[in-house]
Amino acid sequence: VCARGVNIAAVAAEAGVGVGTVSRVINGSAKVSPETRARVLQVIEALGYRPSALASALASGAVRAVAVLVPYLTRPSTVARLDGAVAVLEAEGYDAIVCNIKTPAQRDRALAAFADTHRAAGVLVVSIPLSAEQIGSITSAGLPVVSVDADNPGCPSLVIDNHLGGRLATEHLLGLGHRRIGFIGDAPDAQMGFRSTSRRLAGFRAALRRTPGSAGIVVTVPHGATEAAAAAVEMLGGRDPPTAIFAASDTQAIGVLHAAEKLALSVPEDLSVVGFDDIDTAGLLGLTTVRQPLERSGEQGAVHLCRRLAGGPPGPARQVLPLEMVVRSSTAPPRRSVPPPGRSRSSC
Amino acid sequence: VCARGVNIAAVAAEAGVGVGTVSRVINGSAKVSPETRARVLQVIEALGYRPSALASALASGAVRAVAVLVPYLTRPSTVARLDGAVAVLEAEGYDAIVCNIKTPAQRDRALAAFADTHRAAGVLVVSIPLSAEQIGSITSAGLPVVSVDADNPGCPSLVIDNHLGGRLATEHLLGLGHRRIGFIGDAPDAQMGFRSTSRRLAGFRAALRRTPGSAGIVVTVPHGATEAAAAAVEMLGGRDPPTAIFAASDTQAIGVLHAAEKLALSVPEDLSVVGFDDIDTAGLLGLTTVRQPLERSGEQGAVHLCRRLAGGPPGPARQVLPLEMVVRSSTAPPRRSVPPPGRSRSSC
DNA sequence: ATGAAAGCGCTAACAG
DNA sequence: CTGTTAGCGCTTTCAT
Repeated sequence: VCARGVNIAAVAAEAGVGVGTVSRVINGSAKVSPETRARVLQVIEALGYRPSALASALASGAVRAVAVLVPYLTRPSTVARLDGAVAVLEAEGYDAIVCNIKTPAQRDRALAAFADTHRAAGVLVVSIPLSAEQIGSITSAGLPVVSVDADNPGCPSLVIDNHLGGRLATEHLLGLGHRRIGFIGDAPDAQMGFRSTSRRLAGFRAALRRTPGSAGIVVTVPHGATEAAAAAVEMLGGRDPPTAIFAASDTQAIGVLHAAEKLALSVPEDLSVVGFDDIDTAGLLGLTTVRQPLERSGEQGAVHLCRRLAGGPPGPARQVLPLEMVVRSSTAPPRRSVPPPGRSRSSC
Repeated sequence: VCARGVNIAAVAAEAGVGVGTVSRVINGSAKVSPETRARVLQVIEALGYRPSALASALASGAVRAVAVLVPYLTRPSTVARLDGAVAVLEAEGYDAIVCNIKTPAQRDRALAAFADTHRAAGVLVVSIPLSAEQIGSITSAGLPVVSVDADNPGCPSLVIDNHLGGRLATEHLLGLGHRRIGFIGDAPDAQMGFRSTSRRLAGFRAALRRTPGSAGIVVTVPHGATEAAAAAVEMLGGRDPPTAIFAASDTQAIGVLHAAEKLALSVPEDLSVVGFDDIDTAGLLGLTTVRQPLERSGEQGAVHLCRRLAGGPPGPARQVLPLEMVVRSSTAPPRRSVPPPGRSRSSC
């Protein structure tokens, strides 16, 4: 069955009806008699006819595609979000045009590319900070925008409370009795302006501030397990090293775990480690972490966008997704320290 | 600057020229006088005009989008390939429509969706086995197809020699002196028909067959580090356990590494582990593995497809990408065994 | 070099 | 219910 050159006119002619009727059959318009519909359907089948999504989109002004902008496609957290978004978009009948954004130039190009070119009906922004002007450049072209994991002005945003997350992790460690705690996070990046690390760090500091006698050691490095491992080695090799390290992402926490192994420090006995995200491998490694709903954030963002595309109500401008402290086996009370309040503990 | 309602006609009118001329300017047609071009360009700028990719595609019959079909989007190897493909497609000016294929139903739906609907100019199939009929359903609609990591009939395919890969890993282990070697790979899947594991297993067996006194213990489980870890625990807990395990993917090797840790077996002293792929974390973990060019396979596949889309020559129907044994710290001679030929070794 | 006009394949409004 | 017709916004001959 070859469908080359088979268009709606050919179907109409073959079925002995008008193109309008064929169009109605395709789009499930109710105003078609059952028998006509049956005949048209049969001809469509016989000719192997497939409507051109392009022509349909042009004529109706409704493109069934959505642009998904993600930073650093290969990061586990990004992939999880993308996975969720793509699944929903597929279910809703939208093509997902994914753009991997690694530089401001790519970001700006993508933004410009989708404003007004009729390639996508809407834009889902994942983890990319954008200014009101940038969002505006899209929305003013008539495309709805929804942001996930970024608190962007001018569009609905699904976010988490990073400050709270930083506090949760730190309080868990403080609760176990740790008083010298390291923080390893992403180096502030002037390029794209990611802000998650700094907020988690603020939460970390806030928690320490409330706990007399506690101290933090902060290091920020470029993202990556290897980089984090190097930072941890340095931190743990210094004098008066921390008894616990909070890493701003699981990827970095994995680096810390690896550093500990290299230094022959056992986790959690000699060093407690807390991560952030709860990516798949965190469970396998027994990593204690602050879980955020990664896949679900992508799903929800896509759902939100689809709803707007379908002409639904705007929905909440800002939605905060829940965080959950997941305690596994990478954290424990420090070897020698004040026992955690509420538990008795003999000295060793 | 709002571009709503600004179409090529508006630009033409404002510039006092015909739409044809504007079109020529946009597409860089040489047949436009410099001054006319300048004026048109200026009006375009002033009006904030952006050509509709949709209309352009419909009129010219050339869509600037490519469908990328990937299985299990979240797997590291898939993501690496996707990353490479998306980068090339972006550079070549194509939108990447990514479809995550997890079931035969999704696969078939995607295949049908892109055949003839004018949504994509071509299809890049990543790691998905397809029949000649399935490939044909796309190509007969006029869309070129290129496969990556799948030896699909009827379209150019970029593959690796999985049998060789299995042999390389096994021979490395045999060379170190191992004689009882475990194999942990994906359970044969009737659903999608992936074949990599079985070929690697065949290579494994071939290598053992050639080595008198060697024996293999084969287990296949559903894909995943956790599943592989469980399989490894069982395998190592049995009587006469292997001194080395070859996992059919790094993800599974990581599971084995974890199992070893749980069982208090040190790697590589008590157990050698070899993986396959060389994903990012393999390096961090010091995993010995068979490296295949993941990102590059995606790149090359996209390049190949773009070339065909640009009307270039068909290129080779089948291209075998190189494999490389990457020896790190997860493999060593077994504790008690015949010393590897060629090296002398005192007993311990 | 440039304007005019005929589509690309479909949708939607309008008669009947 | 259904045929007809006018576009959607752009590309592309074909004259000029």
